[in-house]
Amino acid sequence: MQRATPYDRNQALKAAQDLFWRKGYHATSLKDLEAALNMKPGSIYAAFKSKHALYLSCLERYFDEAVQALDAHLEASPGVLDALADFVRGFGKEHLAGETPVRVCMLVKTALEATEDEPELRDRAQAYLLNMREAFEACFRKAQDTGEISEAHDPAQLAVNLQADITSIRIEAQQTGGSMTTAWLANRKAQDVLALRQTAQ
Amino acid sequence: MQRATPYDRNQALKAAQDLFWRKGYHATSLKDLEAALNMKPGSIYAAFKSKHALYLSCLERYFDEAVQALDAHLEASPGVLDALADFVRGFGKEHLAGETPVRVCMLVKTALEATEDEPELRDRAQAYLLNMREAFEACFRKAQDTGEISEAHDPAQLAVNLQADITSIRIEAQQTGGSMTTAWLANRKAQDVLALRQTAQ
DNA sequence: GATAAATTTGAGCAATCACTCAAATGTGAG
DNA sequence: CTCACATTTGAGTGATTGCTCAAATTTATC
Repeated sequence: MQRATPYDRNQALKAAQDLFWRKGYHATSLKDLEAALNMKPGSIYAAFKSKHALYLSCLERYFDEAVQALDAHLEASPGVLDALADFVRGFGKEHLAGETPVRVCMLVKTALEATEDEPELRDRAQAYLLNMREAFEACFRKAQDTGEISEAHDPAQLAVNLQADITSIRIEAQQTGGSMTTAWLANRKAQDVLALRQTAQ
Repeated sequence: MQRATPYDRNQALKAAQDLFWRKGYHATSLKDLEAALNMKPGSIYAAFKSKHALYLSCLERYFDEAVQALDAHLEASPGVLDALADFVRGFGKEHLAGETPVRVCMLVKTALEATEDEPELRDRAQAYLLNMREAFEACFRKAQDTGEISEAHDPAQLAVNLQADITSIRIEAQQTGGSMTTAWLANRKAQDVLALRQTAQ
């Protein structure tokens, strides 16, 4: 009885996510989504319920990917600080053909665009951002446990600062398309992270 | 013959600016503008030509105010670095009743929201942002002339960094409504500015 | 092949969008 | 007051919005 799903849900979500990410919630029309997903309105509503719900699904997907990206960096480097610095520097990379260009975090864009008219979008985006912040905080706490940074630092505040820096790098990157300036800014902020390392106490 | 303008153009622009700033370009409908400006559609179009043109006028007004705010800080402090640090700290202030809350810069919001569909909005916002950046650059250059900071620094890069820091503070401020965390972040970034001061050479 | 259930289709819905314009209103000059 | 003109009005424009649903299509099971 069960019929195999004929559309690739993950691929459709990815296309929708990219479109929403680029154009924002309001500027993306269902016509745009129909074209991007190659689905007719009826199918979209059967699969995703509404434009609003589809956006939320895309946000969740985006968040999951963001967490994965951070984890990948943490596993790739032996030290936490090195991993974070490398993570930061990555947002300053020049945009190469074929790659997804560095853009402003979709969670930030959502939190800025969604006002009192769409409180759910704003709240969800802010909740995800808080999750990311807590992940950063955990990193700094771990760096304290391993002795990489001093106990005098407040991991929560370091996390706030790191998240702020990453956001501003990505804004610069998006507006210039990844310029020399962006790379310099990312490098500077990465060095701020590395500067936390205490010298063998 | 000339009839006195019965609506206050500046006041109408201010109301429109505030509305656009809060809701963004796409989410603001003409109905919203009619209510905020207390004008009927015909009057709005006679006075401002179109929603698009009105938005551009608001952007210009916003930019002028931003320049004035920076100048005011520069005149209030004897040293350039003190003025800039104070300027930065100002964005971390808690939101008090009756005051306009600290929000993300309208130029940044515009540059992020406007995509390839409204290139003029994006380009104008980016041009204004570049103007602001050059104003910061001039500040650092002046600080070099007065000997406040070392000649080894690149004023252009310092300006990029300062603009990035202010942007991230304002994002944090908007999302939390001006919290203790925001104040801490603003203070940290302000100290980064003051740390540029060279010790009497 | 026949049947039934799952899925897709796309014309078309009411509502809203940015916007127009002929008529009403207000104003200063004579 | 009367006239001439600048300004405001708001019902109404065609286009587009997010969305619905009866009909057509596709698939799995027998």
